[in-house]
Amino acid sequence: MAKIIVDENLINEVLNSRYIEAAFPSKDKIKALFLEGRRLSFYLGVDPTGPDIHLGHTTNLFLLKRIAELGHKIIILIGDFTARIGDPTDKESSRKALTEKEVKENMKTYLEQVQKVLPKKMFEVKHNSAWLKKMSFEDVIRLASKFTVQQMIARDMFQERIKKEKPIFIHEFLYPLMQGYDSVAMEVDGEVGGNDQTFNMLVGRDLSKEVLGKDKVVIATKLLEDPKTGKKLMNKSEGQYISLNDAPNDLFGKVMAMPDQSIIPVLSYATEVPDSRLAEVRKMLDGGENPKMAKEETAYELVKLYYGEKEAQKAKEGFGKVFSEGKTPDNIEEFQISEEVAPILEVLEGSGLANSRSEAKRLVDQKAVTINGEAVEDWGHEIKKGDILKVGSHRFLKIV
RNA sequence: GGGGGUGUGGCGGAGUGGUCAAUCGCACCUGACUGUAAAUCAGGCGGCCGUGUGCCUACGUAGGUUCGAAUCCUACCGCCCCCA
Repeated sequence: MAKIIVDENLINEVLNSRYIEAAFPSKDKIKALFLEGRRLSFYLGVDPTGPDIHLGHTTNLFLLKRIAELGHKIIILIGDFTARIGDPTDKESSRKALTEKEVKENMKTYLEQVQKVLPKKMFEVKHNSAWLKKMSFEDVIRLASKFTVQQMIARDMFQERIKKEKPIFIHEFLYPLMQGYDSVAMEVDGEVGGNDQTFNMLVGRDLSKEVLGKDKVVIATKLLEDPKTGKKLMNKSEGQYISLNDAPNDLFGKVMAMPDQSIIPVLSYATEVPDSRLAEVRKMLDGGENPKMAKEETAYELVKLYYGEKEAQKAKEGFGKVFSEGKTPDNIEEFQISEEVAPILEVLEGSGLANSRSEAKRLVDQKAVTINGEAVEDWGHEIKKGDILKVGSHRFLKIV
């Protein structure tokens, strides 16, 4: 078993890391806990509501990694039960509940993705269905009796909904209770989660105190937000996010496509570049340097982190080729046609580049479709094997 | 239980008998511009047909009135507010 590190400097380093937004009850109290020299357990809950872990999740993973390096135990809790209910956090309308099957499918790739940041031996996995599924109605009532409706509706987003006369369902009140009960069931010493989870995490803290007499600590991490608009950069329910599963080129491209001002948050909270380097980049941007280079560095870092240096280099070169020089990338997706030639509209629709025939026609009309660099002028155009099809600025398809 | 509202495209939100595939905003797509962007400007944004005063499907669900319904009526379903 790993040795518990009680070196005050190292502990301070973890607690003062840039990933942390807030700590409860306080950083000092948490520090004291670390200094006790006991092997503590910290957990991160992830709800498998989609197939991907995105950049917003990794802030937590980076922090957990550091806690693990101090010798403590990390639990990744898969919210296979809670995912089926739907967390109301930050939503103006309630999230759709998932079926058991959907949850299972989403779970599959989750751990693989977690391991890209947190080495396998550093954490163990639990599923909250293990205890939540077994609870009786009586158990649930008892749990519910520990909190008041006022406590629940005090949350911002519930207030929003009340103001807008939008429904709040009872099961949405139950969500924080379930999540809170996870802390009790696992008897953990601490929880790490995004700042938007603070309320839920604190419910767990109250429950731990009441049921176990244990003072569970909570560390809330920074969220990836656009500093200008305050909007979340990763939005799973809207399908806009950068996944750890994105291919190197996509990963690189998606970072490059982000608004300039959001690059510092991403570099800060979604990578492990040293603070000193971060400060340098910040300074350069303030000095009026082209943000493109900061973006490139960020994109490069991310690809390097998940696919290694070689892929990062390749992605960078590919990007430069396609966008700066307007050339065709090296490895593009292929689309098979059965004859030697095929109508362009069929290929567009069949490959998914267009969602319908009408959309395909529109794209042609808008001069968005190019074959080997030549704009397609009419709907009846045929494409042959070996041709390179391009739609918009960056979607390519090789016909085979 | 009673009363009053409300249900529209991915979201927000207009429209209260024809001119509505449905104003507008967001999101999204395309083009121009550029440093990859963002911002800005222009266009698009249900489906189908080489395209027209075109056809089909759609304004919670099911019926009805009407030459004609997102709009009126009836029932049902959901949600919100007030009273009890």
